[in-house]
Amino acid sequence: MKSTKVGRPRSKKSREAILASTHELLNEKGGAGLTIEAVARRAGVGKPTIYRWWPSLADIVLEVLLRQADVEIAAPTFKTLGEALGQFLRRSMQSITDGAGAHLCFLMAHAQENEDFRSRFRDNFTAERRKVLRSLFQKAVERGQIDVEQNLELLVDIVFGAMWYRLLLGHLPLNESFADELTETVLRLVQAPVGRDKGK
Amino acid sequence: MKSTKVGRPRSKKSREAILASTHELLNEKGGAGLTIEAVARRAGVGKPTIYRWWPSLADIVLEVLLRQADVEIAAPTFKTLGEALGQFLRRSMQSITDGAGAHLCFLMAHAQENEDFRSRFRDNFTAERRKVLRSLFQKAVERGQIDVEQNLELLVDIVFGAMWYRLLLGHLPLNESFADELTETVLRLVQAPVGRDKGK
DNA sequence: TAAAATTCGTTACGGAACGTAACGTAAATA
DNA sequence: TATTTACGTTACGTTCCGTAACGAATTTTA
Repeated sequence: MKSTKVGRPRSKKSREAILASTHELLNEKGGAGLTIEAVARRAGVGKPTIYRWWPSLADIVLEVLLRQADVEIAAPTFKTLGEALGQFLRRSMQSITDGAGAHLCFLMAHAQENEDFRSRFRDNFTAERRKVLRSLFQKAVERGQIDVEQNLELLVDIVFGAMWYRLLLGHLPLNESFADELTETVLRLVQAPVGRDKGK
Repeated sequence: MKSTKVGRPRSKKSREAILASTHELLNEKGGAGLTIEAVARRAGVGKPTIYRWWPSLADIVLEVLLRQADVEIAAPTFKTLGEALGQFLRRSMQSITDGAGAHLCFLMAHAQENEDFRSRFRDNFTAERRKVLRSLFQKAVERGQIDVEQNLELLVDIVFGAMWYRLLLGHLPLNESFADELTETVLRLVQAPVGRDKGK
């Protein structure tokens, strides 16, 4: 079923060149030097072509991130919550230190400066990531491995929050031992009984 | 002991006008519209005067934040960890929803775009905040209210991480019930026994 | 009182990046 | 072949940056 549209088709080749150039520039010079004009130059593409495909620079970076994330994410096979969570966090740390960290920082920064983009970032990236982690906890609940009364949304906030906080602030490294400590701590948390009384 | 410097003294009045204008603009138009030129215009001040006092716009916002934070913070009087933590978090949420949220988002965004500023932000703000929370946990350890084996740094990351994550992403509100839930969850965590075996 | 030093606000500048418009060319359909 | 649409290039006006140059203002020193 061929498209019935007339006129010159939009160049997938240019599109790919833009994404590749964005990825390269971000890795080489970091987020500070990344601009639309620099991307256009390296990709050998006109600025209007860029704006035809994406509404902002951050949206390009978001697509770059989504592509490489799709490859790596895929919810881990589930045996124990500890195993699944540990694997999930170690993989996350790995992809961050392998380069995705710069992408993430850039995106979160621009989400603060552009309300519309923040929504897209939430809907297309963080919401998906949250879904994966939440389903991990959910399965643990169904199998009776953790208490039903847990506030899963808060658990997800705690796990991703600790990661993002370290990433954005850079006061401590995001390495494997952080993944392990965080896993261990969350396990301890979910296995503690939920207090019914709002105990002082 | 008077200063022995010759020449016209630097204008404290201009300095205050700059800080006040920055605060106003941030509250009125948000971080997106905040620029050096806009601050200079409103404050009735030349740009060179601004650069004489601060190295960047973010540093002005940081000082604005530090001023109003000094008033509010002061470690809460300590009875129970639950009380202290609850009070600390409720106050933090309050000041965020009262306006400091915009400042914080602006600062974290610019910390991603300016490596030097990120260090100053860490040293002058987040490190101080971390110190307060850490000392809260530390006192609880000393009084035997929580297990000595807890990783306090990680606890601090978890608490501030969850707050920052919600603030920056905006997927859920930073209200009093969030403060209470977070308090309750952390309490449950620190009162659970630390597993000595790396139990799968 | 005069001289020197320093900051003040104003104006102006060169540069970078933004987002868009205009153009002739290229590549598809009708 | 005519039409339609996207292409890359060039160019434009705008905004903001960070700094320089200036005369006026305000202080200490001589």
